[in-house]
Amino acid sequence: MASPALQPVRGTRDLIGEEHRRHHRVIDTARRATALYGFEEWATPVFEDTRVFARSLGDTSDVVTKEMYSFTDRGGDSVTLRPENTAGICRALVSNGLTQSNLPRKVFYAGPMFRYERPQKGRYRQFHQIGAEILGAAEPLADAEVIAAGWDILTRLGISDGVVLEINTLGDAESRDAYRAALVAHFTAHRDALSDDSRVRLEKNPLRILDSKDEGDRRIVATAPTIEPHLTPAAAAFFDAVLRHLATLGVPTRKNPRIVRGLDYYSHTAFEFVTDRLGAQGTVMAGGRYDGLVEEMGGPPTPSVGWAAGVERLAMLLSASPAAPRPVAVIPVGEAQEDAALGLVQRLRAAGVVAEIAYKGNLKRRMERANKLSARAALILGEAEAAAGVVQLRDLDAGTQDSVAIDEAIRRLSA
RNA sequence: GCGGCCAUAGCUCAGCUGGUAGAGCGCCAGGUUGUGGUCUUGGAUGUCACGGGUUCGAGUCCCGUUGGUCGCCCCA
Repeated sequence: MASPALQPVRGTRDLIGEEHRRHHRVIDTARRATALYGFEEWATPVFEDTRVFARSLGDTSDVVTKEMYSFTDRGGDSVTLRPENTAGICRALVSNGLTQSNLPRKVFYAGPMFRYERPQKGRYRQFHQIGAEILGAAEPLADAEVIAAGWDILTRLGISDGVVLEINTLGDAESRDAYRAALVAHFTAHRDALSDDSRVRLEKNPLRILDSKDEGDRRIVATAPTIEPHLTPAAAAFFDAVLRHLATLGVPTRKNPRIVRGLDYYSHTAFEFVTDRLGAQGTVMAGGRYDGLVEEMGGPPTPSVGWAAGVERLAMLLSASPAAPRPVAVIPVGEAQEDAALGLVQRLRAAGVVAEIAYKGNLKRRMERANKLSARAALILGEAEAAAGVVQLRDLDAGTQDSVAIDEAIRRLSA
């Protein structure tokens, strides 16, 4: 190497081979599962007007205040690499004039997100999320259905038994304001015993204290009021309905009054699918109801609910890594047979068989190549075979070999 | 943004209290000029992350930087 090798930018990584196959398995499974629930896939831009995020996520959230990749483009506009996709989906709903008809809309997405954070296990600066949103549905049936779709994906991925759904309600605006006041009163009374972090939270976002990992904080949290007595009758009924529907759908739930979401746009249902298998990054899929977000984007009131999941985290939970397909290797003996071999390899592909032709070397070289590709079979085509209209069909696992007609070889391999 | 640990061949790692680098795997070639995977023989490969310091001498000790990793914060 003449000059120092270039590294991927901190917090980014290349997805190659097995790693990419795991990601693909997660996304593909999610895509298929959500399609069964009627979700259609959207792709919104990877960067947006900075205001799309600043407005929606909340001015005090860490994501907005210190984790966004924002820059001024050559035209002088402030744009931001999306840190999440819900805001972009809502913006797209409004931009495309879809707020007036055909609601609710069920949207699935998958793609890279960007946050300037210190990388650690299951957390990268460029990471990937899948997500599902139901836009324009105020009914608890919608909450239950998106959550069920998420649970379905975890089940299809074979990782649902290590994951639990923790669920809570943040109530409507009235409930939330009342609860917030009660919490502030409680924590203010214990202000001196709170951690430094939590004293800051008390000013910025008191609900977050419920989430604190500090031991001293946890003692104070243990005696903190819960939201239930502060829920309006309507909000309480809503939560009950969501829980009932989830039970009907067979999604196991665990009520956790300490679940709060980090982004400001949530109300009513808040949930996290968590696991203890990923160290500090236990949340694998999370979301909730965001009834005011579309309005923030300049649309009409459009109650909505959804979730996002980290592809890296789901991929890490996969027990078996998906195997690469095993090709059939077509091997010409000598350059004179290369064109005949090329024709044969293309016929195999047309028949739906994964096929490769070894490019160079003598028979031994090309057989070694076939082995490296972990080919399941080799088709050896030499001068003698060409003259007879046959091919040597070698089973590379069994080590057995037959001389068969070309059509017969293709038939056997595509079976 | 804060803290712990780590950085030696393509990969996984060894290298004692400082004396100028090794293994396994992989790679290349031969044993076998129409047969891989097994076996066997031989071979190549390192600015010991980078920069500075201490020392007669640094992979080894010290400082800084970069990167990785785990945790805090935050979040998927």
